[in-house]
Amino acid sequence: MAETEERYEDSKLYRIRHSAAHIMAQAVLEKFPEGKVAIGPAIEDGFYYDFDLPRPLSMEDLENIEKRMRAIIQSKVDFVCKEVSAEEAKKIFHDQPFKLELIAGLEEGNVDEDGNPISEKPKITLYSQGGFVDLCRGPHVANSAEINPQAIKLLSVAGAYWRGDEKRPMLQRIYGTAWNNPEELKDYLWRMEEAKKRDHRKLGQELDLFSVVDEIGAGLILWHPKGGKIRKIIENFWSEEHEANGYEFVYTPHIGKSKLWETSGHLGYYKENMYSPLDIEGQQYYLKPMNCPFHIHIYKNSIRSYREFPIRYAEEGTVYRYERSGVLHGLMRVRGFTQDDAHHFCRPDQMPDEIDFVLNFSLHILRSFGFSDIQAYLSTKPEKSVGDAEQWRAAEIALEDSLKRAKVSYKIDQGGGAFYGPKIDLKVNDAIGREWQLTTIQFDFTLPERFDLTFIGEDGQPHRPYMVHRALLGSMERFFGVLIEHYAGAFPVWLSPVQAALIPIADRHIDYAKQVAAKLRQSKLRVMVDDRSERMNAKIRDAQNQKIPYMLVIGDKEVENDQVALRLRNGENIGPIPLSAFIERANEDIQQKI
RNA sequence: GCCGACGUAGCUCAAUCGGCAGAGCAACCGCCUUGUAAGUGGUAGGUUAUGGGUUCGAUUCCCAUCGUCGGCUCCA
Repeated sequence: MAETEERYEDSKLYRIRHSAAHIMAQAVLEKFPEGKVAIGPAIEDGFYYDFDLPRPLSMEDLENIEKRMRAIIQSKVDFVCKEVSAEEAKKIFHDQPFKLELIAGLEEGNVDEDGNPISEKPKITLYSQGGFVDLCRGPHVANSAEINPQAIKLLSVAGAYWRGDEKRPMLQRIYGTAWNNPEELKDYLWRMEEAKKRDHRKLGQELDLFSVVDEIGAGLILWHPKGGKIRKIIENFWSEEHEANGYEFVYTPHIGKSKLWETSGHLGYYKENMYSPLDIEGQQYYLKPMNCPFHIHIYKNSIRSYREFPIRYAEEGTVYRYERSGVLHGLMRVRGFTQDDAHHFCRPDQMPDEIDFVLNFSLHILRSFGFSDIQAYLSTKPEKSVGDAEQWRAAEIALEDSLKRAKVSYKIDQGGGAFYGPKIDLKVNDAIGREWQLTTIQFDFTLPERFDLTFIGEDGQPHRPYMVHRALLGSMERFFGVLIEHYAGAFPVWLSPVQAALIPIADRHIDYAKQVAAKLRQSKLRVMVDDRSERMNAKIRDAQNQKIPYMLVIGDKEVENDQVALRLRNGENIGPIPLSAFIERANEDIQQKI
């Protein structure tokens, strides 16, 4: 981000949105005088306001509120700021319990009016417009005339806990958006539409990639043949790259005895995410939520020498985690998924090199899948953690140095580490600018201790190895979801489940089409012959909707000249070319991963 | 899990006030033999998510369960 760029909080748009939130609160309170208001900030792309109201709001309510907002805006009301004492504020908000709680917080000087912790004791300021007064730090527009009434829109109403705490009351949150002018609003709504179009759940159905069905269970994914083909391609690429980079492949079971999870600490720290145990001959077995304990036991199975290091065990390990029903989301958040997991073991002094390696390897793989915009996050020691502070600091420095060497832009997530060690997360920006977390590289100070891992050093004495967990794509499910949305289903040729559709114009061209298909398959291309008794136009339409990269139309001319007429999925009609020319072109695209 | 909206054919969606459950696409059987985004006729397809209740009668009203969606929370 360029330093010269204006901070969002200082922008006019921020003031417009924040002011729109207040105007919305005014409109809502006019409709529900007994309603209680909570907080209403500007957020990315819009604003919201939380209310405690006597009944649930409907879409019609939203339309009415929006209409009233426009009227208020057009009445050109001033936004007036006034500083008051806590006592005055309490008097004004005597019937607004949420505001009173915020005032109490301000008095104590530890949270601002949005409930966020702050260091300096703030002044209490009020902003009023029309008849509506709100506890607010501002800033706002000076007059509602600065807001374009045709550039606001209320979007949705949803539940939200007071102060984000699930033990506190559930409020109704109205989301809205506001822009400088109607064109910007239109543009924003178009972007929303675009995001909807590339929703992986919708495309998963339309392209026949995967499904989730009631009868099997929520958050459990069925990979259909086309989705499976893509996964297989990803896995093959993944395997080759790992093999070429010193990883060894391991396979481990899906369940393990309770003792294992006690030793690993999962039953202590992670139990709420694990499924109930299975009883087998009086022993309790748990479905694995992680692969680490298994990889560790492979390490432990023999005495290790420092000469073996670094050891890199990789596995496409399928794990099961209990996720609350409300958080499940397509492929992005599921209950059973396959991590592209790996564990690295090495001497402490090898760790910087090992981090360099895994970071660069990760960046290389992500870029291979077309993600060029990558942002790293370094998460440091949280309050609750194991290992001494010095150890943490050293590891954090090692990670940060590695980020610098890799020349990847990074941010620090203070206190965001796991309890067992600091980590680097890699997030990618997709084609429409949304950020997705994929890679996680995590130090572990606890498992080598818990499992008493050792290696024999040069001095002939046992030492404790360092251990790093790493999931590169994250999980196959999530990664697939991100790929679908990134490419809007139009996968690059090397990943496309069907790379070319052969389209014979009339039945008499089918034989030739099948011969061509056989030749293409020999060249390792994935093709299908559309031999339905349909018009060519319908076949093109279907291939186009399936986002197949190449369409090869075959009619009398092509049969006669031993050619194929190439059409691309972007609509471009290349026309007749020799089959060899097409194979060359396809292989080149595959090579370039486009 | 919580708040709200939902759940009808493989898919996308209709069905007035509680009164015979319907269309397009897809599938199947034909006809057409096609030159760059939907040719055409027909056939079949349903325990209206599941279980209970109210009612002469329930897709419709009520309750529970499961699931989906938008959020919240969570995300070792």
